[in-house]
Amino acid sequence: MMMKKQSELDPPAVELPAEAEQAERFEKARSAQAGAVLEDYVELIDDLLTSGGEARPTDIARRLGVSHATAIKSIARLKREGLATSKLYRGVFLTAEGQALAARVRARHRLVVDLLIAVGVPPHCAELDAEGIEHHVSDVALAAFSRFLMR
Amino acid sequence: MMMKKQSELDPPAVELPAEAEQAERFEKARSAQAGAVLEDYVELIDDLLTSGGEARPTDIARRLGVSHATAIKSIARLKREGLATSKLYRGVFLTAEGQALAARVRARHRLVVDLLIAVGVPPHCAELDAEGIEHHVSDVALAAFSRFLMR
DNA sequence: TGCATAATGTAGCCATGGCTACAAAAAGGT
DNA sequence: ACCTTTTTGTAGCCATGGCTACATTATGCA
Repeated sequence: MMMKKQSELDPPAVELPAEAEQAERFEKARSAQAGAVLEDYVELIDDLLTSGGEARPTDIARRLGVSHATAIKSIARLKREGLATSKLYRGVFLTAEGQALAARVRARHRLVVDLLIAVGVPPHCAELDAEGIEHHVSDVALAAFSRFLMR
Repeated sequence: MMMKKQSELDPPAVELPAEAEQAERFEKARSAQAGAVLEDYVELIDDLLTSGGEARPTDIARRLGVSHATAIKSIARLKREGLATSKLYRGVFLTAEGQALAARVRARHRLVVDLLIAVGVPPHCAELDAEGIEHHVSDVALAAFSRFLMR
């Protein structure tokens, strides 16, 4: 045995979380991030279908602020993952699974925005920040948000 | 003029944000995400230096739950961006800029955790979720959090 | 009918952030 | 002093999600 780890040499002067627990936290955040793009697309497509009836790649790209090529690649991924369908030049549609995801994502989005506003964040800012935050809010936290808002 | 956009054909049945505004939101979330990894590394390195005195690539990798090769690549990026320094086999250190970033990140992290707890999220869950959320909380929202906690 | 234009799709490039596998250097124990 | 083990570093692969540039298909108008 050699090169003992620092943590075995002297007890830390400042409290740090256990190694494994901390790694778990970061892993969770990374996996949440991995699904974020899919969630954004699914939510937006559902919005477009609900509000206007059509979700075309170009519209999606404009709304997300990316090039149409990027949007098309991501839509291909949605199809691969069984969340959406599309035929050539016929727009994008959601599968049952995609619709279910969209519903969950939208509910979560609203809750996050409402909570931010409830604690004093200006509405416009709440909308801005929620876009990034929502993907990282667990069900347990969501339940707490809901309880807090009903108080 | 041909192939009119849907939005010009019929007024939407459901309210949707303006195109440009929505794109802006997503762009902001994406750029926040781009810096997230750097922030995590800087915060962790600062924690390790403060608590134990050493921030070695292997420790960093274990704490983040990634391979040491991944950690070393990210550390190289930190150096490229002027946030950290390191010499062969001598551990990692933060530049003044890196330390300033670490301080900001840590303060933000604490505020986010405290707010989550204040609205009823269980402490352990608050820690978990904060890891992903913190990178997307704007200064305006942080100020609101701070005000709320002092109520 | 035909043609210009918008929309769609394809190909190929780049950076990031994961990984494994291999190579080299430092540290400890004997 | 030597040998083993850890740590560190390098190389190369993959998927993602950006992009630009080019090709193709619909569409609407004249």
